[in-house]
Amino acid sequence: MERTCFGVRKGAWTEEEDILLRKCIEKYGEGKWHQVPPRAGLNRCRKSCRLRWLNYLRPNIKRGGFTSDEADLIIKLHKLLGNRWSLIAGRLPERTANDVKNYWNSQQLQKKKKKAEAKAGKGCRGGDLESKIIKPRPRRFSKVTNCLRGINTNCNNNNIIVAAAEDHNNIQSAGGGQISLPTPTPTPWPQLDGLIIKYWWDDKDMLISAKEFIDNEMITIGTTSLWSTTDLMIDQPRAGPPNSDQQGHINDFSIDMDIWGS
DNA sequence: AATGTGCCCAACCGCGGAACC
DNA sequence: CGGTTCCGCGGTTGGGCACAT
Repeated sequence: MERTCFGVRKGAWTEEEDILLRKCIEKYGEGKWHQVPPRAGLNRCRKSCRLRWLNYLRPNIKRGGFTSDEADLIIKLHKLLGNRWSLIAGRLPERTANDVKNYWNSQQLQKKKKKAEAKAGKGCRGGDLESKIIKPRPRRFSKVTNCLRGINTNCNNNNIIVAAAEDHNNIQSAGGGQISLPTPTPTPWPQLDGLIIKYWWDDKDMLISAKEFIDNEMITIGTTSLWSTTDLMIDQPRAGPPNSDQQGHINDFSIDMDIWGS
């Protein structure tokens, strides 16, 4: 299974390699992955080293099967975040994105099989249009984002919010600020290549489940939150136009989702 | 015991974005 | 400001193990 490409080893890691990598990370810390192979004396590319550390060698990685609680959380988070495995894994202590992804894929495979079997049993109806949910994609913030720099902002945990509710006009930040969501698209949903396009904010079930999820499990305003400020945040009204109004309502928000569907 | 099948999971690959020059 | 490098992510692949035949 061992392979080499231009002198760089590929394939399964040996115990000796693990030891070298672990020692290197312990000595120099995580990051600067391009420096890791020479420092550790490993004949591996930086990507391979990084992956090995993140998915296997890193301390406090929980191995073995997922509990039902974890599985539930994954399902809920996936409904909200889509295939953002790193974000999902961030909410599951001691689990890696790769683990979550593998778990999800295997579950989906099993579901598909069961569905196919059920369909084969009942007989295929055929001709149904497949629904395609367009889910938001998280957006990363650069270091120049005001909220991260602390310039003209009051960003703190009290301002954390999730923009999801049944009523588009009834969304408020924890600080009382008003938030505007995209105007609901008119029904019937548009079609593209025979697929019905559903926007996530049009999907009442999704919004309700998102709201329940937020109400019941996800958000703790003020103290510890499963959401971090870098994942989800509201920029407080900035000094002056164009994004603030007289009442201090929030009408410009940064959120870790590109809800406008890029 | 040998072979086939399915599943799990570690690892690779390609891409996009941020950082740097 | 454009090009290059680096990092991190999601999708995919394939080896290996367990179980069935």
